Formats: sequence, C-alpha cells, structure tokens
Amino acid sequence: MFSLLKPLYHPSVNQITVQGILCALSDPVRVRIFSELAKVTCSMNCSAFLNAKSGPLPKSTLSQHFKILREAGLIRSERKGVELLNFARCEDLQKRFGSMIMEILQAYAKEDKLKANEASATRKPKR
Amino acid sequence: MFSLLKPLYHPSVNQITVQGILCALSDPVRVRIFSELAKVTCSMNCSAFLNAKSGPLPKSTLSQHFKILREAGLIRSERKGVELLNFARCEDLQKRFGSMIMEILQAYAKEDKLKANEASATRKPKR
DNA sequence: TTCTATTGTTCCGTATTATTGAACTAATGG
DNA sequence: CCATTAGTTCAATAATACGGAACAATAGAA
Repeated sequence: MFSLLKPLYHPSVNQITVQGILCALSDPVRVRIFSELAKVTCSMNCSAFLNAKSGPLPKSTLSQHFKILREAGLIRSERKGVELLNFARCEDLQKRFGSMIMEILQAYAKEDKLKANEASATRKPKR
Repeated sequence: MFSLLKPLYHPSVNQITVQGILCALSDPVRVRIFSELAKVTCSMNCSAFLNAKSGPLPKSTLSQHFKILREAGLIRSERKGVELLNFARCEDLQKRFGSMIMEILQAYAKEDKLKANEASATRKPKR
C-alpha cells in the first residue's frame, strides 16, 4: 500500500548550505544525534534518543531536531512501517564539503575529552 | 589615562567552544565580517560594515555581531581611542581547531562562487 | 576649557524562533 | 476493529534577535 504520509523532504547535494549545516550542528542535542549516526553504518530511529544521558527529551522536541538535521542535509530518513530510520549522509557531505564535517565532529569529540579530563582532575586532585 | 570603559571580554584558547564557533559562523553577517578579518593581517573597526553590499546595517546590530564574534573567541578587539580595532584570532584558532575554521570559510567561499555561477548562467543562458 | 563630531554600547519595545505538552495521524499486530 | 507504537502538528509560552533612540567615552577644534 502507498504511504499516506507526506514525503520527507531531503535537499539534494547542491542544495545543502554551509549555514544550514553549521546552524544544525551548533545545538548539543543535534550534535549528539548526528555523531551517533555518523559513527555507525546502521540507522537509528528517532526515539532512540528519548532517554538521553542529559535527561529525557520530549518526542516533539526530538522530532523537530531530526527535521532540522534532515532539512539541513545531514541525515536521510526512511519510513519503515511506523518508524523512521535515520542515516548520516556521509558520502554526500564529503562530496560537498570534503573533511569539514568530520573536523567539526572531531573538534566536538576532543572538547568532550578535555572536559572529562578537567572533571576527573577536579574529583581526584594531585593524581 | 586609564580607560573608563569596562574591559572587553575575550575567552582564553581553552575556553573557546565548538558550539560557540559554529553558532557565530552560522550567521551570514558574522561570516562576512570574520572572513574579511581573516583574509587580511590588518584590523578593521566595527563601522567598516555599516554600509554592506546587502543593505546598510544599524550599528546596534553590528555591535551585537562583533560582541558575539569576540565572545566566541573568533576575533580580538582592542580599543584605539574612540574606535575598536578587530583582528581574527587565527593562531589561537588554529592551535585549538586545526584547519576546521579555514575549511568552514572555504566552504562558504565555494558556495558563494557556485551561487555566482548559477546567477550568471541564468542571466546569460546558452553561454 | 567647552563644544562638536565620531564610535560604539545600552536600553527597550517588537518580531522571530525554540520548546514542549496535548491532541492527532499512520502503521502494525492481536 | 482495537490497542499499541512512532512521529507529527498545534498552540501556548519562553527565549532570542533586531534595530531605533538615548547614552557614554574619546579626540579634536574653537
């Protein structure tokens, strides 16, 4: 049976904008989502982030975040029954932006590591 | 004579965050400002952008944009008499983020070039 | 000094955007 | 059908951005 839901909008490679990418990746929740998707080959549905480490997020909020990521061109979403499968558009992004996206993710990862170190140094000083 | 104005806040290298950088660079006005500053060694005062190509900008708006760039760690501002001299913090940024910032600027530049080509193709089709 | 022009900041009302609970739509399985 | 599940849409509220007007600080002229 044909889907009665309206199709999901995905920009073509050339429609992706730097501004859209940076705006999407300047939000911590979206960065976590995209990092997860970029790190694995497989997909992930939206509700996978309902119970995040930093507190649970309402699903209407998550829905918005996924939409922003999708319309920025960072992820591709496919309907699978009642749920959405989400993939990072790694190849498209590399074609369009070279290593920029990966550098951004690495910068975030490095920053997280720095913060973790500072935190542990505070907890156990002099060691 | 000592300045009566409150000192300008500048984050140290380690206080600069990826999120702050991306947020600052997801605005077209700030990208133009920062690109200009990054491209030249010299400085530039805030009013240099009062009459931009894309329409004049109020100075209260520009003041905000410069503040955001400064507090994100992208630029350094020094008081020189009544005006501010602004510099891109290229070395600090490279130390902290490697080539990420430059890749972002290049992506914007490439995008501008693409748009310019499309526009000229529309104006003079078949040539 | 006092006046004036220049540069940038602050204040504040308005406009835009983000968040999220509640109601809703589709698909799946009994 | 009915219940369940996954996401979306709507609407009220909160947070943020924009920009004009008033202000503050400096430099230079009178």
